[in-house]
Amino acid sequence: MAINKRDKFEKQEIELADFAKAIGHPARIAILKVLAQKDICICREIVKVMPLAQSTVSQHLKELRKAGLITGTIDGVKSCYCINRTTFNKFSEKFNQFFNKTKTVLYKINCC
Amino acid sequence: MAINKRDKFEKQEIELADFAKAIGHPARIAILKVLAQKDICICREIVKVMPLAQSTVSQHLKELRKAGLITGTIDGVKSCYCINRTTFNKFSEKFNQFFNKTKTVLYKINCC
DNA sequence: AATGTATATCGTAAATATACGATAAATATT
DNA sequence: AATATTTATCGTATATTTACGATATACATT
Repeated sequence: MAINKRDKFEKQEIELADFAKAIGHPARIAILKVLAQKDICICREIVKVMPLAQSTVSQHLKELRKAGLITGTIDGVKSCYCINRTTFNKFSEKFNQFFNKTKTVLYKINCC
Repeated sequence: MAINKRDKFEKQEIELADFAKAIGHPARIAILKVLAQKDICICREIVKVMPLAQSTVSQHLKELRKAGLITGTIDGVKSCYCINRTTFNKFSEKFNQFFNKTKTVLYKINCC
């Protein structure tokens, strides 16, 4: 009954799944898009363009921060959030590797 | 509370988030790896190499099928599962686009 | 026909995620 | 100093996910 089997999987599988999970909610995709594409980084501005309560946005920001995808720095009363390029690049690379490896191997074997 | 705000987001955001969520569990990454890299496609074989009960594996297979990432065909008593190349390619492409777009725009602006 | 095998689904328990309002803390403005 | 603004966190309700065993169904084997 909902026992956690997390550590029965390979490190790479857990890592990839965790990253996928971090972006596995439309709000978090939307936040990343806002941070990248618009001239917005102050929390209040993010909240303004999001169809969610402030506390909920804060929670999603926390998730993204936990995954290392964004960094948050306090500037007076305001909080400034930015995409963490290093982590973002690292993980986009890992995803690419996973996709490419899967595609390459699939090209060889073919059972159904 | 826990009201569903899903339809307040853009279609592309929902689509991307759903795909991410589909691979947002180590078991599902592991299943995809098994299907791609090993000569395995029969459900029983997948269950054998997975640290989970048969019913749980079946549930994860259902999730992957729901996302369109795999197809399942019945062959006698056995069920054969395979990666759906079309969907897999389509989504790996969408992910790439998202990552690349984000990176490109990030290259231009820089606030923190 | 009886028994075994494979697998999806049901029921259910527990854990986690999602969402909100209220509040606290810290800074900014009047 | 009093008030307003910004934001993280707490408490909480509800929804969803994860996991299992039991069971049902369908085919295979004896």
